[in-house]
Amino acid sequence: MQNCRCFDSIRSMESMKRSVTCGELRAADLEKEVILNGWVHRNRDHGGIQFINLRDRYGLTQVVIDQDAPELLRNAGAGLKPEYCIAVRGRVRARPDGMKNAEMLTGDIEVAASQIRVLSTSEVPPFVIDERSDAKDDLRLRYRYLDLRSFSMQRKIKLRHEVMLSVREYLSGEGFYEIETPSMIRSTPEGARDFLVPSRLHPRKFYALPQSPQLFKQLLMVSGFDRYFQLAHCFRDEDARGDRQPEHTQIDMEMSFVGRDDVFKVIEGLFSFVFGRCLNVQLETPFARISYHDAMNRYGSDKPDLRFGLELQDFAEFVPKAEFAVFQKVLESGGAVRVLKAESCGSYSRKQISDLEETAKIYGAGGLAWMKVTDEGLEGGISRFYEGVAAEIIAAYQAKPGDLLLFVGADWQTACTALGAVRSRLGNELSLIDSSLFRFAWIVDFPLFEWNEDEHGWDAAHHMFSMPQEQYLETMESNPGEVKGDLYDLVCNGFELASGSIRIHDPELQKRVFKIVGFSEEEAQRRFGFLLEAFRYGPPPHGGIAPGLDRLVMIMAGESSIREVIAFPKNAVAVSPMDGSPAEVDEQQLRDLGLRISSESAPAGGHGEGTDVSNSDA
RNA sequence: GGGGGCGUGGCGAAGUUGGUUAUCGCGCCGGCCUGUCAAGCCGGAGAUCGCGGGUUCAAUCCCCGUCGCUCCCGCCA
Repeated sequence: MQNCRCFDSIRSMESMKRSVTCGELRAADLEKEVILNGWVHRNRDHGGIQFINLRDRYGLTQVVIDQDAPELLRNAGAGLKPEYCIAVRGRVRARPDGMKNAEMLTGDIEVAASQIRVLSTSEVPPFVIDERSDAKDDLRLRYRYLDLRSFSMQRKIKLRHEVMLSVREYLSGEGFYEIETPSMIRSTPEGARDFLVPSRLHPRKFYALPQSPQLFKQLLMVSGFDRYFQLAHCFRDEDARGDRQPEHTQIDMEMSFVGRDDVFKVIEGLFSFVFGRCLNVQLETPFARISYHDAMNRYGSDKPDLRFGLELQDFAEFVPKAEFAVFQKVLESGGAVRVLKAESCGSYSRKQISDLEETAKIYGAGGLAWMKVTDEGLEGGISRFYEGVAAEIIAAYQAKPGDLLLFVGADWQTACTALGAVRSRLGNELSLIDSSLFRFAWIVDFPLFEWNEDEHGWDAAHHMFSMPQEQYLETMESNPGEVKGDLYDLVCNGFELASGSIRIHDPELQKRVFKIVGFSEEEAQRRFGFLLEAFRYGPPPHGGIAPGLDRLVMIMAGESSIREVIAFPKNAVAVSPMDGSPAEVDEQQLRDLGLRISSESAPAGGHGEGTDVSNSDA
């Protein structure tokens, strides 16, 4: 009966249900008769004695089959392969002196097997299920259910669960209701492209999957719910990027009768609670506040990594004092020259500097100018232009021999962004980052409008329901570029963790914003007349924010991709290698929907699937 | 939409300035082994070097195309 190769050994487990998990036995449990259920992690057969590490989500327990065990049992043990799902009955005993394993929580004990039942066998898995599995992401996603068996993935999924649970606990305690909003809504003109869902009942019509519950949560404020949150799935049909998924999860929130600081206080309380509960980390509150302008100016990013300094500084005052035409022209055309002092990088080779320049160029810089600080003054790069003011420059930036000065001259935005990228790279290269830190900050005072070069008009920088700051209300039309909004981002360690705003609840002000971004009254009525209508019935002042759950958990888990904290993510091109989505559908399904695939939209290089659908229905 | 990188047994990699048995580790199979815990030792199987075309006496290597994956820029409030 214990011959695992016999089919009839795979049977009901009714008499072999676990009495303990694989993570809980300790020295205090000696002599207990236990039943374990789990997967064969490793099977070490020493000829006479066999050791089987049995794994479940709680841990590992060493099962032993002794030399003098019945032959039937020894044979069964010998046949156990990795990932077989088995049940083991046995007695807990102490490991001999010197054989204890301090690395294992259950390392003081072992279970001497008296009965083994194979619950199911396993083919040889495509990769070893182990902490240090070196399988590539593509393969891990193809067999995600196996990847998820590893302790490292189980830890991250557990952390995600605990974060979600503590978010609910905290917000509920603060008077927030969790309210679900529809997953099938009208397509509304927000930033990204919508995923569309064709309606069979209403041919030619489509639902859209929400990019966020934005309009609905504002309606809930009109309804008087006052404090709302939801762990909401959000869908965006945008081009894939490594840090992006077509669907992601937000901790979506909205509050009535609040200003910006009220929102900040709730979030600071929430994050403190979540980090304390899930990581036992105490966050310092209130979080720092940095204006968008300062963030760009000092760190070259609107989501700066504040775990290290290396701040950007201005070089404009020295430009007129030297005959370096490149920088002079930049300033004449209204641009900026920014400088970064890379301490002790004076030994960088031309190759290393040229690599840094490549980084700067990716973000639009024409080049990366440099000078080395030596005992004699400034050397190399563009230093010959600045010989006359070398001492002044060294003093102004408190540069020391061995330092490297790096410069980008361009329009302000480009200069900051490009040098900011160099800053980030140096932060990593020079190991300036303490990865155990969580450095939060609010980024505030974002511009409300952005100039769209292509369409030659103003766009809403965030979305068009965000409130302009009061001091700009008079001049909003005459100078849209100057208007700061009641917008805010929460950043942590170089990631944008949340984004939100105080909303416009005054229909007249809303109309003015629509007009500035070239959104006609008719268009507004057509696309979200329901929201505008609602605002005719006493809307409360309100505002909100939406932390990204995936990124939050990613940062807490110390990972660098949100794929690592999503149970079943898509890959970098928005495909699921496991279930094969997206995929073609049956002809009949298309017919029911009144849809036909046009051959123009068939995949390039056509393998035929796309065109088949089209032809068969033509 | 644009640019870079990668594709070699089940997995991860090495390799060839183009030369005939394609290497290593892990895994797998068989054997040995009484205390291991990434067990050890011995033996073995397993690869049309992503696919198609081209150059060449000869292509895994060079060229072109293509597919797949991946990173970055744009885009994504």
